[in-house]
Amino acid sequence: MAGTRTRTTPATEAADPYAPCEDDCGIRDVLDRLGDRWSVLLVVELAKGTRRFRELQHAVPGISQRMLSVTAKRLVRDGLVERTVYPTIPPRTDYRLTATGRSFAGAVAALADWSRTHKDAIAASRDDFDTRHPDEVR
Amino acid sequence: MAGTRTRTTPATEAADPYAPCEDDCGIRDVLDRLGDRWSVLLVVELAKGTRRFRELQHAVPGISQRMLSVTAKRLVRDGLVERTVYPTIPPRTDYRLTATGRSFAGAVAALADWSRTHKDAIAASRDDFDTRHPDEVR
DNA sequence: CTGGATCCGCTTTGATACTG
DNA sequence: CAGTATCAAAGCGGATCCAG
Repeated sequence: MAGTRTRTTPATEAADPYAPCEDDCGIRDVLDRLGDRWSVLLVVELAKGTRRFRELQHAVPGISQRMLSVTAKRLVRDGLVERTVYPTIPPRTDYRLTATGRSFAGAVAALADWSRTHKDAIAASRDDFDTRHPDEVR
Repeated sequence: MAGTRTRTTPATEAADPYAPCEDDCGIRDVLDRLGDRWSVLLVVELAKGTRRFRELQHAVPGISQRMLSVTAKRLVRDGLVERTVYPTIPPRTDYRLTATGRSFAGAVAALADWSRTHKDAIAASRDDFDTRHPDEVR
């Protein structure tokens, strides 16, 4: 399927200039985690310290109980978050980053930094684009 | 709406102790823009050099013509990619990263690096989790 | 308090066909 | 070659109810 190498273009390039390692270099793995709406936000919040279910829900405005539950579970499965349940009454559950999770938080922080640095430029570019292409659907 | 309970809820939750800066520290901006399935892959590919429409489609296995078109246009709008059209026959269009785009590619590279370093650990964690929770739906 | 189970709508994505 | 237009499918995410 994807292995179809139909190189119809003779091109002047000698060796394969494309596909050096694996096309995506494994980025897909992170993307699947970054792709969803809440994973990163949760990790960022947990990077500040251990949190309980309720606390997380408050710290991440807009997240529903369901998505918090689902997302947290997924992070636990991936080994980024550790869950500790205290069989008390009422129940209490603590969430905290694992070593891998903290590592990930660091990597994400760099991206967040990039975001803050370029958000204005992006907004400007968009605005400019929209001004010159008012007929676009969008 | 919150059911009118026996105890009038203190509607105003007071300022929660959490919520440090802005909740997400601006990560939402990047995520909303590049959190989709293809943007990052396209940027990574373009980081290797200028590419034509066809070349991109080949370089990113699985992407449909439509998504390539849509994603590329969005990147152009955000100022991360530059598009050059040659009104020849047959037509030819070159895509290349802008300065901002290259900057972003750099940030992503760091994340990709993280991914490669921890992908095994994540896979192991998942496998382990699934083994101990075979009853889960997933 | 901490979630799991359901129902359901919206957005994203994919397949296909058509145009310049 | 380089897209655009349309339609249908899939997945994500929200609201709600219920259980431990």
